[in-house]
Amino acid sequence: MTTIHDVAKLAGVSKGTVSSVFSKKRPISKEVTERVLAISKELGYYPNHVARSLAIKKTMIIGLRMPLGKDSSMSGFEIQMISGVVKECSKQGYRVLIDSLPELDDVTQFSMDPVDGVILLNPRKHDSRIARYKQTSTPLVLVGRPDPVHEEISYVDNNNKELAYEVGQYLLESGHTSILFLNAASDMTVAQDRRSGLAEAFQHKGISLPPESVLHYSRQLHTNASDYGYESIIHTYGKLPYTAVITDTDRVALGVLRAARELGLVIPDKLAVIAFSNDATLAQETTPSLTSVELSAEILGAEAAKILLEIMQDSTIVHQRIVDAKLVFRESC
Amino acid sequence: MTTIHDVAKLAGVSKGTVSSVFSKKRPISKEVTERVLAISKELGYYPNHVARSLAIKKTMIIGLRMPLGKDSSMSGFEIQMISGVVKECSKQGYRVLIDSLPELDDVTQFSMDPVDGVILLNPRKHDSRIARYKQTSTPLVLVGRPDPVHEEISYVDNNNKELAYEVGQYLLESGHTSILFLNAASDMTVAQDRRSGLAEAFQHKGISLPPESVLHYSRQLHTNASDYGYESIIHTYGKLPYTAVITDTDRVALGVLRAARELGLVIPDKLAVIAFSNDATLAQETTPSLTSVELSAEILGAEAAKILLEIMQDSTIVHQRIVDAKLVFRESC
DNA sequence: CTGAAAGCGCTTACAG
DNA sequence: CTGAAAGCGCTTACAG
Repeated sequence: MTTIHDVAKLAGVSKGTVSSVFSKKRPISKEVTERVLAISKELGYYPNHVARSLAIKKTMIIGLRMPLGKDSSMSGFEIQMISGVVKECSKQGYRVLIDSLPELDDVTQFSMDPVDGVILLNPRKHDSRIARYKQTSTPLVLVGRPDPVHEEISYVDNNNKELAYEVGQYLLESGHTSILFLNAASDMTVAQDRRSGLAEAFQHKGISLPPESVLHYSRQLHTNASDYGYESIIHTYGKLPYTAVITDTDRVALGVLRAARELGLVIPDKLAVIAFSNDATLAQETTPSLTSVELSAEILGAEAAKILLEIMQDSTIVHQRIVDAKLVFRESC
Repeated sequence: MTTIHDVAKLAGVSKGTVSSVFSKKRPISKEVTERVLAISKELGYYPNHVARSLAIKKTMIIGLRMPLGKDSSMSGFEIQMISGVVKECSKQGYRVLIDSLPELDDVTQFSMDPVDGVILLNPRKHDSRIARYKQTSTPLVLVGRPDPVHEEISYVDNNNKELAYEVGQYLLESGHTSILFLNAASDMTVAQDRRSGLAEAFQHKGISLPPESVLHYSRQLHTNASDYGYESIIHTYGKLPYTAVITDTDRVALGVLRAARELGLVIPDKLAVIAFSNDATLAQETTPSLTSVELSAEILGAEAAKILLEIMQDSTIVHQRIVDAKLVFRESC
């Protein structure tokens, strides 16, 4: 590999001079610049990003931490998130390091990554990673509410509890008294938030939310989101008295629609469907089109990136931003 | 920031010893190991990945180069690709650096990235980046056919031409004589390949493919893939005599279905629809479900990653892999 | 099992 | 405008 040293020697100048030709941090005479550039081209020299990073303590890379488990897939939400993060970072000249390696318990394996800041997905309860980043004063933004919430931790999240409350209230007002909620995996804070929002809507009506009417997605049980929706309906219809279904994502709703077609259930007459949507276009393209809460993982990702880039400029900044999603009425209810 | 030096001093050992405790590359006595670990924890020391990379000339990161233009979005294909690449890399202990910064013409801005190899998307004709990577002997895999094809360049691609031929032949055999092809953007090699495959199918029948029956997606004209499909039908129906539509992606097909519903066109009786699908589940969830070519950007991404990781072990390896997609018949034709 | 020292390829204050 | 030298935080052959 050609290094700055090779170029300097051949051009008859110092390494500092070659460095300056590339970084433009101090003026170099036109004549020398041209000679250096010519020789660099001849030798195929390109500055080494790693060495440069070590010297200036900056990488212009931001890390996106989203552990993935040995053979599990990315969810639609995660994919959309990435899209939002990448788009925003790219706009500001940063690149994104996607770190989906599984969590290690061996502290010895943790290292200070080649990044100037990190976005952390799906924080868990008392997440030890948060403390670690704080300890090394790595700029940090969470996607999802930290638990417990801490004043000094920046994060972005949807107003999940309010949304679930709103959806529940709407259905209850419309005369539905039994509702099936196909919720996210039970260990996610978003699942807790939505459940409690829905429960509150019931409480407000003086009823309590029956435990059996809230199902949770599980990677063991369901092959994909759509099947989760399909099978849940097939298995429960007739056994549970619901007349409305709330689904965790629009993919889940697709499965519900499929099951409804098979069972001959007319939507929305026999079954109302409302989805928490994470896909900008999918909900309006189904037949019937879906009434849905328009979340946007992409916006969440872009917001997280914006905040992180701000924090990297001024480490005293803290933003806890709730991205409001809205309920959009379409044909399915 | 705490460094290896601080830990060494406080623990009363050499930097080499601390290094070995973390890297486990040479045995360190239990007593010393524990002391070093304790002090590391106390000081909040984590090894610096950048410094380590410089010393060992390895980063365990692979680069994904997919320029994005200042404010343009990622396509479904790109997003799926990322998913495949990330999944495979993560399986093998690598992380992924997504570099979507726009191409610079200033050579001075190019640098040897902190990666052990790179995957390059959408190679252009006579792509200068390919030469650059070869010159620095960076392991490289393309997604998409290089132009011109070079024996030493590894790449993965779908059998696009054959697929288009097959689709065209099927439709022609079924009695359709006029077909609308909603193709990808015109500067993509995939668009060229498919067009030529379709043209060949026509030729085989003794007809020639009318230029006006092939449309191209354009970011200026269409807000998204679905609208591309919708508007194309609305604008051309009745003016062009087609009885079948081939769409570039399933999102485009969604728009076609929407337009067909509006125009009261029964599918497949009045209009047959076949999609080049890049979404594993979407095509079977529409109403009617889509007959489609099951590409998979995700598989392409995963294959590219697999090949790259092989090349990184043995730089003499070259793989030019065509991932066969298959035509799956459903209700839309 | 452990240490001292050179080296990885850059940058940058200092001096001229 | 340019050079010599120290430094960024690690690793690793060599020696013991």
